[in-house]
Amino acid sequence: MIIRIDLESDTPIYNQLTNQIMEGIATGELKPGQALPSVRALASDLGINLHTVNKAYSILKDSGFVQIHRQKGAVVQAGGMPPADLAFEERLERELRPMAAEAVGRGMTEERWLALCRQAFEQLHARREGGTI
Amino acid sequence: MIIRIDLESDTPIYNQLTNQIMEGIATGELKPGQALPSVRALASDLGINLHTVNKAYSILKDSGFVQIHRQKGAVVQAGGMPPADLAFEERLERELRPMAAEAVGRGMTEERWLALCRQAFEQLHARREGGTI
DNA sequence: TTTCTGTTATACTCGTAATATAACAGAGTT
DNA sequence: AACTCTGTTATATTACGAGTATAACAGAAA
Repeated sequence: MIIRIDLESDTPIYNQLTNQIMEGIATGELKPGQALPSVRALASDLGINLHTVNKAYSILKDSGFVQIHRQKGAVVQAGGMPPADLAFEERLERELRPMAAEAVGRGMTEERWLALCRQAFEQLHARREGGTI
Repeated sequence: MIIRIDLESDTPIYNQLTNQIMEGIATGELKPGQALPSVRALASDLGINLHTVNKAYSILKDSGFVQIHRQKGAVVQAGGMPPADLAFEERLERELRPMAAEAVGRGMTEERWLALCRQAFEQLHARREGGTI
């Protein structure tokens, strides 16, 4: 799996990392049980600091997307992804609201809005079967 | 229009402000041509600093949602909301992707995902006709 | 013992958020 | 002309988070 870090972006590096790894899990590029690179390896590979990678891994661990085996490293949660519970739906709702507001303000039609939402969802299902991390 | 600032939130105050004003415009609570409170008045009303409000207004101005009349204050853009152009759709897409990824990762169905997206959009249309700011 | 793993601690730089004053320029009112 | 409102600009300060840099620790495997 190819990970790209944009140092010019205003979204923090550790967020870019967690997002891309979550995407990898969602698309199936990262299989359950698969081991992620060690914090030191990935950090030196991306040219960033060990702690930045560690922060991303910790978030993924707290979110239930990976398990941490002390010496085997971080592995993708095998069997039992964290469910989309009420708390998650509420967070989703809270994040969607301002986006929808701006879309309405700009006169976007509901059809177009839903088309973009559907596209974002289906693109993850689409690109199944990938390479190695 | 009632504006609520959460000082505990991790989203900056000026972002909370711009979001809520955009929502007000989207719902129609804030009518085109309507004047917003002066930066000083709103700041003292919310118990925050003048510059924080000013930053929010500047973002709204740069986004094309309000016009600034030097002494009349900031007024909601009358006639000609900024269109949902390609740049906006790309930004929307970029923001939707990580949210969709987490939803897929958590096993949310596409139906549920779209239902939440539709709900976020329609809630803005729903609460039309409001009070004064 | 050596080497890998995550983990923890400390310290530093840098940029942004937020605040606090202060002053300026333009337009309206008195 | 004086006053008062508006946004705007400038400067300084505090606080916090992001990111980096070292260093060290504990457990497991070779």
